[in-house]
Amino acid sequence: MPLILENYIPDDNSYLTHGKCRICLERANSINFGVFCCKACKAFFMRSSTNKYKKYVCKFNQACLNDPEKIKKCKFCRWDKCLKNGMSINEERVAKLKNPPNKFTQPNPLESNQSIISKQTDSFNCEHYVKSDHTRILILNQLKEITCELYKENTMEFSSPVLIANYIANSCQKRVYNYTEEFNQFIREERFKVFQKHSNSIVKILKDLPCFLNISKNDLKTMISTHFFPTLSVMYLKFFINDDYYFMFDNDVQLNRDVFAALYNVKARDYAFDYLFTMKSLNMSEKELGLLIPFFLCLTSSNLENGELVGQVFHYYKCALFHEFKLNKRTNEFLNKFNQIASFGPLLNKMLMDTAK
Amino acid sequence: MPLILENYIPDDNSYLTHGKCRICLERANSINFGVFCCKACKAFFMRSSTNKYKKYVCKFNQACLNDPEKIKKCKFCRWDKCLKNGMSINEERVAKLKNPPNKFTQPNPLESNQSIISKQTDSFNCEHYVKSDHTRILILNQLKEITCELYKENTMEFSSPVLIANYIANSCQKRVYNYTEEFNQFIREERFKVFQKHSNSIVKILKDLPCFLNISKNDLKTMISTHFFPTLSVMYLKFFINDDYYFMFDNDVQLNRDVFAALYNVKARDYAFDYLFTMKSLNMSEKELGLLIPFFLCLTSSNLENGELVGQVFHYYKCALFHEFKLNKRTNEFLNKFNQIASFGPLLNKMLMDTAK
DNA sequence: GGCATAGGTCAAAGGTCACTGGA
DNA sequence: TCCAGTGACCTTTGACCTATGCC
Repeated sequence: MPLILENYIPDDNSYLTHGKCRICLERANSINFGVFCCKACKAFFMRSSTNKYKKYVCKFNQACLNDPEKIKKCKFCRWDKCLKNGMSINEERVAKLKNPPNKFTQPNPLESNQSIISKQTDSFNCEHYVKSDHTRILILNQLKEITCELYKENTMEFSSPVLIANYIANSCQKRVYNYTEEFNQFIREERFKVFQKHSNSIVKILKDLPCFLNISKNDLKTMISTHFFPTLSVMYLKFFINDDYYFMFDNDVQLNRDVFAALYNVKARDYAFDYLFTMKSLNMSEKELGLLIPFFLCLTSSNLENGELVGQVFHYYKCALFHEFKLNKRTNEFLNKFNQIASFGPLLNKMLMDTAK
Repeated sequence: MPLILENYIPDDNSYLTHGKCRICLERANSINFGVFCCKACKAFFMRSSTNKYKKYVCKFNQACLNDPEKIKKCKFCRWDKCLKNGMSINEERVAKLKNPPNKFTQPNPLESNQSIISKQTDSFNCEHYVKSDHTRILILNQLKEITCELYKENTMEFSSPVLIANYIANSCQKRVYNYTEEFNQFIREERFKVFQKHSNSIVKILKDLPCFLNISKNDLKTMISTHFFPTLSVMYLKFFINDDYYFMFDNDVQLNRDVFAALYNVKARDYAFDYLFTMKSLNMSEKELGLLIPFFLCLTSSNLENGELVGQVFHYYKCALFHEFKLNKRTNEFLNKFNQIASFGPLLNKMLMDTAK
């Protein structure tokens, strides 16, 4: 029974945006003075920039800065937050989000043997263009920060389950189950719940991620389906410990190698666990993991209504991700492994869909 | 002797406003928290909205609500009336009255054959934009209510004359007069009185109608002159019964077909009576009739100092009128007839001015 | 020439304070 | 006499508009 993942993707009516305003956390309008923010904060920054800001005083010892309730009430802290987020009126006209410099269409690992990254043209050389433009760095940094925040926000609830997973992993007690019809039914239902939860998380993340505004609902569904397992792996990676999986369906049932095989089959399980093992071995930071979500999602899916648009978004998040790789001094070996899992992700996804019981 | 209608328009010094405050009936200042109201009521509502209102108590069993004398004395009822009129502090920033969505200049039936309504772009489709914005609906409903109240107020005095008119109409006694020089003089003087009365009514209505604040006095005079007969027809429409006119100059003299012809000429009379007949046959509600007053007045006149402003006001009242048409499920046949009289109104006005004796 | 961002405009939101009227 | 409440006046806000300049 191949899984139809679309069933798990909520038909959410609220449309996707430029994300939250970096200043006041309301809906962002576009990039203004180099920062994702709303019209109101843009207007405030413009008004203030003509020396007006010099008169601003905070009555609360600059405590409003981190209080979303107060940030718009206190001009001093609002101005301060604008500056801290990198807003600047003296810059040249800043980067736009559309139209990456070279016509770019993302490689399609389902249809060709093309590598996701080609070291000469893409990976570290991505930086050649990033470096040339200071304002683009600013944008990339924002993409990174926003994405990381969202990743943390949406995996926060795992912090205590992960602790338990670690505890079980260290106790070295292997759990063996009796695969009765009833048990199989139970683990399938639990899997269903996880899928629902994950698709909800992805939609929630996309709602606040910049650049996804203009991608049609249908394309988003396709993208989420095509890269469902890879993104799920990223979100749940911390449960993969010592070459086994310690996600608990409930207090007793652990989604370990055997249970996974029962849900799919042995061969698919092995591929999936290899995939997880490789991803885990890359030892990525939370920033890198967060960026993997939009990166994976924008890897071409077949049958997109507007593939070029998705390709552009892919370009931006790829730049952000590779910029981060560069900062973290990732080696060629790392990049090769990364290339493997990026290429294999959609294939694995298809395999798991087809073999799911 | 062509009539110079401007002579009948009083040179009233009091300027035109946003109308009456919906709460205390004093002069409204602007739209505040979604409602046409005065500064005082705006300030009261703002002060109260921070939980203060919870302490308000009415000593008179909430009887102050409908008493303009008491409404400002009783905080409970004042707050209550604010809420009942739709004031809200939690709304998004509400609709402004200026700047209709599409650059809009009203058609000029005097200078072109352009239709007042074009079914595709204007009429019912006007609703497409109204529908999209909840706060605009609120404003439109207020425009409708205010206009209807003013229409009723200013035609109230006709209630007993209309009863008499109906009585005469049903008695089927045709009145024939002897057109002596003395009689002709009499009916002209009576007409003069009616014109004065009507121009007074129009000025009184405009004083309380929202949106007419910024239109210059000269433009208002031009607008009133250009659409004097059409607006007069709307105000006196109830005297048109069974294809004749039953307005009584005094107890004896009825402004019937013959008298009308004596005041102008037979051809002009026929056009005027056709116009009245068509208008009557539309069987419009008082709300629709009331909205016709500002709608007609804002149809372009020539030589306006600020035609664009008048165009914007026209846009708002057109939206209100057509929203009402939509609610009343008006047919295409209705709209075609309506289009006829709207287009013909200014021409008829000119004809009657020129042929008046 | 299409389109995203910069910058201008102004009606409405919200703050301030001398005054007022009831306790 | 006092003080919460009032409303005239003022500043700030932000929605909408046009202009600009990069692809």
